[in-house]
Amino acid sequence: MANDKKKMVEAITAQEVDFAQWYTDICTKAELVEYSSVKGFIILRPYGQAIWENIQRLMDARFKATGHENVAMPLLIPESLLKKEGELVNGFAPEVAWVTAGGSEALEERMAIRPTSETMFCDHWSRVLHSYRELPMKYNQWCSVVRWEKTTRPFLRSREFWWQEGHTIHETAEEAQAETAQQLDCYADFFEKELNIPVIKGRKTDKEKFAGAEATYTIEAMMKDGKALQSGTSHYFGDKFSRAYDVTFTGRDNTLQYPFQTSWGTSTRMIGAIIMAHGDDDGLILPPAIAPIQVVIVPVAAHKPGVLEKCRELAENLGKVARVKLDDSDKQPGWKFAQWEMKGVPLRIEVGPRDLEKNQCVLVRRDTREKQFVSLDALAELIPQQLAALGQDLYDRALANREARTWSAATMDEVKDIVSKNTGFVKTMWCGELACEEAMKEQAGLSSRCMPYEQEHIADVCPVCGKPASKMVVWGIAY
RNA sequence: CGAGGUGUUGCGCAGCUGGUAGCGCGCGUGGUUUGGGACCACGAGGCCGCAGGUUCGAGUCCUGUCACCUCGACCA
Repeated sequence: MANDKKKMVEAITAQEVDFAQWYTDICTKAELVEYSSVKGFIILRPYGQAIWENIQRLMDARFKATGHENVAMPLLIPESLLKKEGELVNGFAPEVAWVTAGGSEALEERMAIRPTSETMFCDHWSRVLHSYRELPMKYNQWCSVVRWEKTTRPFLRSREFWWQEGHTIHETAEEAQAETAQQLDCYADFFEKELNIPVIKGRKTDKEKFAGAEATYTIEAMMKDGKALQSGTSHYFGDKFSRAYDVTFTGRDNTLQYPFQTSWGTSTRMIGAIIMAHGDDDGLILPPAIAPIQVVIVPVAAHKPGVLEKCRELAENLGKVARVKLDDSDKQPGWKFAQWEMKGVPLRIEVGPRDLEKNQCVLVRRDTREKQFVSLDALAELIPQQLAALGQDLYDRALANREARTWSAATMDEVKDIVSKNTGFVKTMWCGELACEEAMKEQAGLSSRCMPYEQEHIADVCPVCGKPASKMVVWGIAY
């Protein structure tokens, strides 16, 4: 037994030994990704892709429920088009990948591989939009984009990543601002309900906002190690891009007007959030809503009469209430237990000869490893309940971790004292000056995560400069 | 882009002062097993990162180069 335990522990690096190594172990050993031959480009393996598809399916339904339509935009952006909006170009210039040749001929104008698609949407709208009657236009696309990052990690920061980017234009600023807020709420709700991850909603400081945006809103999640992960963003552009790209429409008063624009995005980084918010030393723990397999059935002594037959019958019946897989491979049961735990399957059912006699099975939760004997007749009712309970517990534990790792500080000494002992969120007041934000980075190693919607009054002054401050900022170490 | 490190079979590694490329895991076949990562037997798998050089002979020595990893600066 001691030997077995050792083997299992060795399979993945323990979180406390090396969290970063633990993370990459999960990515590869749970068969989510494989590294490709190009740095920063990853292969989403079937299991990782299945998770992504579940996320896509659920999010897409939410987008459509609020009147958004999917489109597909081109991969390449001519340099001249990209350059029309100065801030965007400056923001993305260092990390754009360029196509400079077609076949054997050099291109007259080089083409950017899209790092984001605001320019393509604007270019399109400049031609198709005519009247206020056509507004709003609420579009979304699922695609991949390329940003030439220097340091890369699977899901968290890769040079190519898969995402959705919503882009909308509206007749009025108020309408566009409401859209920005609605989509941030959509993300936050998705994280809490489907991914079981609590998030802090807030506004980015000017330093952290999207290049070219008037305002950027974010959901920030905390990982098990106390670091922050920016998990989704929603931007309000005003009419800045409309003017740069000459997107116009005839208004109700028969004058030419510029529409107000938003964009919002979430990416495969969400899978990184799932790994680091819920996983443990035995592997992944997947939120039931997006788990490709919600219940795995493992036969014990599968060669004994009736065992496999009963498992097949269960798999078929339970398939009506959950995503079920029967593992009838010829591996040892113990190997299967460990393997499916590594892959984060929320519930496991064990069926052996002894169970058949009593018309029961063993039901095991991935998160607590709690085993219970359950009547086979009760399973169809019990499984949805157990999945829901597990999801709620994942959320509660993630929230408890965040609360245990969140501190308030009124002075720089307090901030420094906190970060010298812990990793987590630190809440302080902030005067709004860039210099103070930079000082927080230099002196305490913290970047501003956001100015939360839910503000608190911690002190009267900025801890850095001592000037009056009315805004509260959440600071942290970001992935 | 700075500082350090590593490239040997799918993975993890050993290979000394140059002399027939090895081990563990995994993989294939057959058998015995099966309630927490089983065992036996046989077997397949290598341009020793790449390019030059020294040498009768290079995984090993020299030069160059590329890639990757860790830590910083930059970023969804």
